Amino acid sequence: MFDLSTLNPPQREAVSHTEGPLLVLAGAGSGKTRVITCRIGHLLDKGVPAENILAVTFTNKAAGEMKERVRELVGRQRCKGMVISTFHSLGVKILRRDIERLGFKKNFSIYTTSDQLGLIRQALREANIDGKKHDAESMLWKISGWKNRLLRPEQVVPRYQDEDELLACGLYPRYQSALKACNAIDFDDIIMLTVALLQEQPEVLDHWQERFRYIMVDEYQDTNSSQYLFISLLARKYRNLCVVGDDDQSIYGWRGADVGNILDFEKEYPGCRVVKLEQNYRSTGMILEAANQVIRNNRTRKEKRLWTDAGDGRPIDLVVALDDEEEATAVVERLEMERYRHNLSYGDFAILYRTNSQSRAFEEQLRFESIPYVLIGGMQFYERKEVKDALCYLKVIDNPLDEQALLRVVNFPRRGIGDGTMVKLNQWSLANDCPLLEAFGRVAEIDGITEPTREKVLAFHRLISGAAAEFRQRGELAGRVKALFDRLGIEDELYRTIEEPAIARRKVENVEQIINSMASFEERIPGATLSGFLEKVSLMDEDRFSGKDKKEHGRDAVTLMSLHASKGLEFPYVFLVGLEEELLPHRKSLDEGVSLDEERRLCYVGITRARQHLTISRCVHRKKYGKLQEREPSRFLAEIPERLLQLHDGTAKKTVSAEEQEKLAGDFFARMRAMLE
DNA sequence: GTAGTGCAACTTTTT
DNA sequence: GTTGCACTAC
Repeated sequence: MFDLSTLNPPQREAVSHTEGPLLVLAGAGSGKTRVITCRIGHLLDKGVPAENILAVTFTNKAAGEMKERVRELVGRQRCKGMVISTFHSLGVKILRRDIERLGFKKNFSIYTTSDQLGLIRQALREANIDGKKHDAESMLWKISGWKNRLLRPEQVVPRYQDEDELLACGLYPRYQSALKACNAIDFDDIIMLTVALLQEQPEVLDHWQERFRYIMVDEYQDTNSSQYLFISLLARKYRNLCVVGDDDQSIYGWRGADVGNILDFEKEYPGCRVVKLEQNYRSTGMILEAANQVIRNNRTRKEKRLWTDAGDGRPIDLVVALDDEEEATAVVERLEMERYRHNLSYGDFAILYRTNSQSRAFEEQLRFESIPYVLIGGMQFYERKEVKDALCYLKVIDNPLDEQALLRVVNFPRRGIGDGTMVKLNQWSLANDCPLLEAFGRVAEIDGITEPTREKVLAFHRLISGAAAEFRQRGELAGRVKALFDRLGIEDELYRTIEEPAIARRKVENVEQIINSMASFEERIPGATLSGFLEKVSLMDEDRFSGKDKKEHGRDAVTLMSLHASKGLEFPYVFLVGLEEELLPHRKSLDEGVSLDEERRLCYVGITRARQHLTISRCVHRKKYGKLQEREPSRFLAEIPERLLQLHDGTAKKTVSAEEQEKLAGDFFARMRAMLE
């Protein structure tokens, strides 16, 4: 049985109010996740079946964290059937069951940004529009914005003075039909189509309403209008909806998130219970004070003040470094020093930054010092060319209509099907309204292709359809994929085309890594399918916490991630780096002048991740596009009262003689000793 | 059809 | 400093 007495009064109220709508306004570190996990425990104790419980988060990381905490609380057995996932994973789950009602096949692909760009560029070419002036990315951005507001192509009313918008409006229907032809949907469609399905198909809606009778949404301040409607639909029948959020932590305005959703919750659900959590259990007094002082500069917000009865703690360390490399060196040094001093493990530390590109300097430094680290987000692995190419074979096999994947794979490894042939195949497939891959099989009907090329085209077609047939048979995946890759000669091709053997070796290892992660996927999920694996990859859901506990799973390592990714998490020791104008706040927000408050909230999120100690750093110079630039300290830095800060000016190192510097640089421990004094 | 060279643009943030 | 692309020469 679950013990409510360990909670404070408002937390207890939130946990025990299980029937009817509930709004929890929870400041940073006020035990928000705890409330949700305890609420789940309480629901189970009350006899609610696990499969009636749904908890939705924004990031995979947050979902994984929550799964783990629920599991710790109630045990794995009682979690069976419960759904804790991101909006997108939930959407895909719903779509996999019934998407045929919307005219897609069940084995639809999920298109990521690069696939989307490919389609847009193709549409631009087909419409004979010069791709330079109107770049595909801004088109995509506009279309994505419309989708987030649930506007279908025919519903869009463009602003007529905006040339780009007019063009994007013309492109939108073409883009949608191209997706459909590929039996593919993009990230925005996941939500948009799910909403359409729930709205248009009463039986489908009813099925999921019955399934999820108790719904919880974390970080509700970050929902955009499509996500908002998605949840509203699911909750409409039983109205057991609990949303948790904090307007000060709204950091997805750029993706169409609307803080209004949380502020208007009371209007939407009259008579709903509202609970405020203002006591902070996470951070020390000094950290909390700094956070309060920064966030109070935002004008439009619900006034609240977090408090703690924990002690003041240590002041915040402010490190000023000469450049980005020195920043990384200084941060890693201080990290090691804190670790020795307080007998901590690497897992107690996180390095947080505004842009993913900042991670690099820190990675290099950590690797140099042989300190284990995990990099969250950035998607580096699956973005690599060789990984993508190999994966695209699997995609084509899984969904033969997936043209973007087909295009990538046609001539890798080289098989003599070049641009000329592809143009002919493509034209023929358009003219005859037949899928591109089918055109390969019917190459005999197409004019203007020479006999040897025809043979190659047919061979490719046989290869793909043969593999597709093979993989339609259920059964073990990893071994068959390995055999397929061998047959394709992917490794040989890599060794042949890349001069540097070390690089080739690395790439081959990356391809092998796909097979490894597939094997462990199969191990975890009985009856795993190729679609299931590709889905996880597309949703970037690495399923970190499925089965094994933290100790077994992750080694003890420093966490590196963006501020956005860090939301909802906490660490004993936090390094918040790059506190400079044009970085945090980011240049983009300064230019556009609208979202400065959001940048400040981002800074607030960063500060409030820290439990025991916070270190902030900035540089005087920073390399940008390979050029050294001067940097101003962030305005947010000036908002933190000086009494909370302890300055460590690394630029003073300049005065140390070159010889001495050399000596110190050579001896890491000497530097550490110097610092400890 | 392929391979090599040069240029441009790029860096918010997530699914 | 990198990566993707467009163009040109085999």
